[in-house]
Amino acid sequence: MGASRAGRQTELTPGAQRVLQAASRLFYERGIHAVGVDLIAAEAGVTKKTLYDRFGSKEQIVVEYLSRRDERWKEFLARRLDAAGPAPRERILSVFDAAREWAQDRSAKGCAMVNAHAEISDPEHPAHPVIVGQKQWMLALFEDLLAQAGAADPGPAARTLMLLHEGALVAHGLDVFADPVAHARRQAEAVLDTVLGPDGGGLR
Amino acid sequence: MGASRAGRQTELTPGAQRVLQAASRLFYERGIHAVGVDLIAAEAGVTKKTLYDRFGSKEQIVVEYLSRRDERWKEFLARRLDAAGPAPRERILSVFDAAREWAQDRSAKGCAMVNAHAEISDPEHPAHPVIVGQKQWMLALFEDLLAQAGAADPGPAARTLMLLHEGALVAHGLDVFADPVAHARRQAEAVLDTVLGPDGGGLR
DNA sequence: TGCCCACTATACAGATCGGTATACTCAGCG
DNA sequence: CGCTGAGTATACCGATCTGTATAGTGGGCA
Repeated sequence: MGASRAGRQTELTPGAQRVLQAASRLFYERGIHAVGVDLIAAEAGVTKKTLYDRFGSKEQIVVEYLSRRDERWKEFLARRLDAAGPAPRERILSVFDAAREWAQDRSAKGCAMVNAHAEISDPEHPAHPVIVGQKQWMLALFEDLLAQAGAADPGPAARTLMLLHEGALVAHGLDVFADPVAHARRQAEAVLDTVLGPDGGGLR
Repeated sequence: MGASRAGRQTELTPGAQRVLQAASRLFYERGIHAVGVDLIAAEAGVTKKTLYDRFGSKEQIVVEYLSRRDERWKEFLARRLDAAGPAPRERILSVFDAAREWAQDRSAKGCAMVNAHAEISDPEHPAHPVIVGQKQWMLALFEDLLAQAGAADPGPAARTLMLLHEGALVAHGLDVFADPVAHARRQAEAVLDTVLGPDGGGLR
């Protein structure tokens, strides 16, 4: 049910949209605990009454923030995978291309899920499955893509791609060296060369 | 100058040591912003007066927490590097062995520096150089070790080892799959095979 | 003996936290 | 006209935040 790509955004009242937009920016830039609901309401041009009428609690805003960010990343990635064409090797590398662009203009401070996990200790927190779920989804995606590329045992290679991907996001967030996601993509190529053969999956 | 491995810990009064110990545990397990000074003092069996007499501010406790953790990791790593012997290849791999043990019994929630960075937005925060400094130190360490192993161009390989290392810590903290640091070590071996040759650096 | 240091106990200040309450405006719509 | 949904403005709740103040205890040391 619903307008697929338009998403649930349109279900929100204008004020609620501004609340979520402001909260998402503030949570990512300053951290979840460092941002109070008064600031969110002020930045959204909304009173706390409206904020609580729409979301009920700060915790729920956090869940919406992470869920929607997860959703937007998956949609962004899906478009890039479509654009990459059918060649399995290129599809895998397009994940890193997508991550690079995403990191450059939406993730200057690293992965929002990893950062949120640093602040949410309680595994019972409703945001916890969203965070862990995205990482497991990414691992499963790498496994699927590798299997489609003809890898005999996609598990280990998928885990390697996972490490390169996560490591690159951290290095990008802390600005350890220039363009770490591009470096991760080059290493992913080497992994694919080993697993699939130098032209495996690509031109077969 | 001073008692090298004994560290600055002995310079602290008994109460101050307990404060720092309690704060370090709480900051790591629950996050920095989620922990107040009242809780720290209570857990340390100390009054807030003592806490402020010794440290002056919560911010300073945060700086001490990260600095000392950084210091302990470097000391731990130095001992593992010594124990690894002179063979450059084994020395590089011993970094991952050290990281594995460190992660298993002191970093169940991922890298403390990365987690702290998620909460500290201000680059002017006195803890910021400690965080970024450790990552740059690790990158420089990989470069040094690779150069000692005879790598012609240690830069790119060092960055790859960095991505594997950071990615493994994240995967470990989020429990994405089992024993990611061991997996990172195996991939590091493959990197060394490529850069140094299958027995390069090791037996020469 | 007398001093100093580390520490305890208690209370409080000023600000901010998440969350709630009352009362009002205003546009769209049947 | 009158209703409803969305939002505004303001005031308040109890709790907690960082940080400070006053007063007192007890051991080591010269």
